[in-house]
Amino acid sequence: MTAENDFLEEYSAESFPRPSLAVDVALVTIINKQLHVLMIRRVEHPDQDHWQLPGTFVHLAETLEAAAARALAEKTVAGPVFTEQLYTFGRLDRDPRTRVVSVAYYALVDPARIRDPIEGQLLGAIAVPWQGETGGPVQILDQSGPLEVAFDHAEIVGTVVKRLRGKLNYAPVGYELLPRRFTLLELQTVHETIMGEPINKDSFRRRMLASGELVPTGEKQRGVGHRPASLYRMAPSRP
Amino acid sequence: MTAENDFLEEYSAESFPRPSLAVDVALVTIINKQLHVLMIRRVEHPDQDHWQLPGTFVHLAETLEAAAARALAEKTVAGPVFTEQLYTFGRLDRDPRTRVVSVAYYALVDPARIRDPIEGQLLGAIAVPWQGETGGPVQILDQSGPLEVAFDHAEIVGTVVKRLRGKLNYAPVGYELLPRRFTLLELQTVHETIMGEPINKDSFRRRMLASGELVPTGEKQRGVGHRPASLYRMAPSRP
DNA sequence: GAAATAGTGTCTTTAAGACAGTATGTG
DNA sequence: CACATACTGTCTTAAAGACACTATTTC
Repeated sequence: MTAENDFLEEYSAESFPRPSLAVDVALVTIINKQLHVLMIRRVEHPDQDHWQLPGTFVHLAETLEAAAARALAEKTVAGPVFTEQLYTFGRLDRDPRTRVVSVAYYALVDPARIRDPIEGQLLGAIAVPWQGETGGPVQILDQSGPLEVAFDHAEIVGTVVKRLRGKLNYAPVGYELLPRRFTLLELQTVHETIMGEPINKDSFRRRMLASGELVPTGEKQRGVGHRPASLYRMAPSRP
Repeated sequence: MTAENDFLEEYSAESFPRPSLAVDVALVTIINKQLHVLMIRRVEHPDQDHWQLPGTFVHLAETLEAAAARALAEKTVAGPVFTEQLYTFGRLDRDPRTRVVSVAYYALVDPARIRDPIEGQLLGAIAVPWQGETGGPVQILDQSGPLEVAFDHAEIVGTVVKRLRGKLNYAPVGYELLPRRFTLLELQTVHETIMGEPINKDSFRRRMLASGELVPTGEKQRGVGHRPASLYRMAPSRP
């Protein structure tokens, strides 16, 4: 393509047929040491009664982040949520009706802040059929077994798991899934849940305390039936 | 937003005003132990005579990857290029003419495969004004100093550097910037150039050889004025 | 043989894993 | 006092860094 073509295309872009742009958001939390994700039942064709991630089209005067927040709004969470862009999915046939390119986001939240899902929503357990950071689609289960997942959303959730596992190796991701104050064992459990494998406790404690990311609050657990653990919070100013 | 609203919006989406969707591609290589990126001079307003990344609008029946390949086609490289999605940029005012959301890609290529840039193109040196994986925009320099960079493209290139530095910690990224067969020292130089700091040679050799990613070809350098180093290539089947 | 980088062997330092032993809550 | 988990200290193991020394090519 020459600069001339670029020029022509740029100025007439408004009139060319072009892809629609959407956002989909995977709201992830941990329940019973298992990753869960918020799914919504589709009431219309295609994929009627299958389950999808909350999503919406991006409006003309709206940032991607604002669209993602709007997709989550009124859904299930109270208050602000850690949200980060994941990946943009653009397969030609990912939506059979029309060409839709979707910018996927993931959001992490303490399960205590999630309201009970209403009719047509549920928190499905994420079953990861691969090890490490291999990647690929995942299964999403409710009490009765695997859900039928609409569009490419099982692949999107798989990409979330892959991303979370990658980030844990160099960034303190897990605390967004915990209350503001937490114990080292709670944080370790979050890491183990994301990684899908046990972690050496001694080494984990040393690494976390040496990282400088954790600030002791001076408080301790109460009423736990054993020696209470110290409560920590994340260091506020991280680059 | 309720499911009902989703439904209405979905089916009438074609008629609502919505963002344009583009791709921009940062073609990165290494020249004289410095990261370089292909830039193109804008011939039109806005930002006339500033420099931008090659980019194009996404056509209706075209994947994002195909659009990225099209943006690079006929530009400067011979043959296929390693290309990967980077991030999607959606600031409202990133293009002053109209709302354009851009899916950015980066491409890595051996400098020997780049033809000399024609008029209106150049390979600018990337000057990174931050350490480690801090992130942020970078400067792009030609012989006479910093270029004026159009739109948010300095931020896009900064994101490429940040991504490359992150990937080096767990993936063998650098070999795409080298010929098919290369020495350990050449690979180390690539890593040092990306990270922006020197690497311990002994440890680097041990890590690379222990990783199992490198396959000795049995060949050696020739005519180098010193003891010739063994040539390696990357292991073919990596997950 | 001089120059230059490749490659080997070994010692030191640091982080991870293993594990014993002590500490401090609840019941 | 029994139990359960928190925490501390020390030993072992593995990886990274430092460095001395030998190897192989061109000129």
